[in-house]
Amino acid sequence: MLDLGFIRDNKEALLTGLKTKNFKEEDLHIVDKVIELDDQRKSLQTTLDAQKAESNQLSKEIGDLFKTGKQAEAQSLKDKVAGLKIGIKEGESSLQTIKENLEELLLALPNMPHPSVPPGNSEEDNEVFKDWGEDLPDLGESAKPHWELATKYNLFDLQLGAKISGAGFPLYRGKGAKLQRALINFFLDEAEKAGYEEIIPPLLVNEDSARGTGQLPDKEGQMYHATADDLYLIPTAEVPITNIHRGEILDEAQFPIKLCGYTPCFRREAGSYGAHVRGLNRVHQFDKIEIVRIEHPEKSYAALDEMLAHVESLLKKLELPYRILRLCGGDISFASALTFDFEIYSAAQKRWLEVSSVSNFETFQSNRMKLRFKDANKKKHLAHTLNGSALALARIVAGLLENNQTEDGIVIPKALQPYTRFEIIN
RNA sequence: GGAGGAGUGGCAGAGCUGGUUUAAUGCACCGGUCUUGAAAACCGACGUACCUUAACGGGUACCGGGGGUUCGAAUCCCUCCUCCUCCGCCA
Repeated sequence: MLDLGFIRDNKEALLTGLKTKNFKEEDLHIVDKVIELDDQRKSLQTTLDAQKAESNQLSKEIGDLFKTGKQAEAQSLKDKVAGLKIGIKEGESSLQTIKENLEELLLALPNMPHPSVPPGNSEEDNEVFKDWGEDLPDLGESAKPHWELATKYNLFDLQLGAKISGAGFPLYRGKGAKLQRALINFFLDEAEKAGYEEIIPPLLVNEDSARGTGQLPDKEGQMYHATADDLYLIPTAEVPITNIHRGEILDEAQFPIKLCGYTPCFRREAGSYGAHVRGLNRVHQFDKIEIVRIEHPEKSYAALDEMLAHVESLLKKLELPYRILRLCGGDISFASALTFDFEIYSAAQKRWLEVSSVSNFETFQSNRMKLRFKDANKKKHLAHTLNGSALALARIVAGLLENNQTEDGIVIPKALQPYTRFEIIN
């Protein structure tokens, strides 16, 4: 959620930013409407406060009159206050309505994109920020996609998952399961080395948390909802971990806050079916290690660079061909100011698979969460929040299986062998 | 799931038979006096949000959340949430 003060002070820049983000032309008037409603709110508040001040004053006098036994005078004042109260009640009711409308409009405005975000409408327009410098691996026509390799080596079973739950819920087994566990431990250890505190968060979150990071109301249909208890299955560890500090006023000295956590992630992925979603390419449940940072506004972009370097180091250690994209205005998420995606090359499918998304949300999430900090002068400011996948497992597994297939079996990268405790899957 | 108890400012903790509470008091934190320096002692300041003001300041709301009674609610009523104790169930 954008800050009202910011909107008032930067209206033109915001309108330009919203256009970059492909915000609907016909909805741009929301910005003016927000300012208008805020004006109404202020003016009504002023009137209302004055009325309440008078009512409070009279009530005190009534108390004094009762004590001194002047019943008749007290009664006449009581009537006067009763009249005042009618107006106050009406005023409070309209103020409430204005505030609700204002809040609704503010929630409808996406974050303003960083100046470096390229214009564009779709993923086609994303900027290749760092390309894979070498030749892409060519495994020839005999290369098998990961779902065929899985069957050959008995690594995971989608049909069994479908029998137990439904399509898109993979069941891993044998060395496939061990590979998952090895990757989780590897990623967590690497995050720890980079200074992130490990968190095991709840996997179901309440409405406040989902709103705090921006999943509600924008992406309601994408989360599984346990309606009996009104809890949401997390689509990413970003939600519970970022919300750890919701509603807090931090001390500046607490920065940087660096957290990481492994969780399964649940996504309904409603409506996405087709040729590109086979195997592990797109599933309803997958495992992910997430890194989250809460930062001083002046240091958040340096933090973003660090996070990119961290994710890049993981892919290097796994010896996977990768590239980094800077997402264009049309592809960047509602809440993000700047996002870099990491993609690995799947040599058997001959396509790039997204395995990480690293974003700076600036104050967008923290304003929703009222996550602030005090500076040296004890002034309060909104903090910046960032997060990134480091990394998302299902597609990493797909890439590893495909790229490392040989006639003898699937070779495990050296960095991962201490974790799998086997060097080859055959 | 059942019964009972409790949620007050960073922490502890009064108030809870409604009106000198503009929330006592202690601790912590901050500023000052004293001191070579520190401690102690003493003095002062010390919550959040919003409105208003050029500023000093003034005002409104907030005692877990929401609603109600009343001229007036931390205090009474309803409801929800959370925590504690006991019972039941359970990995």
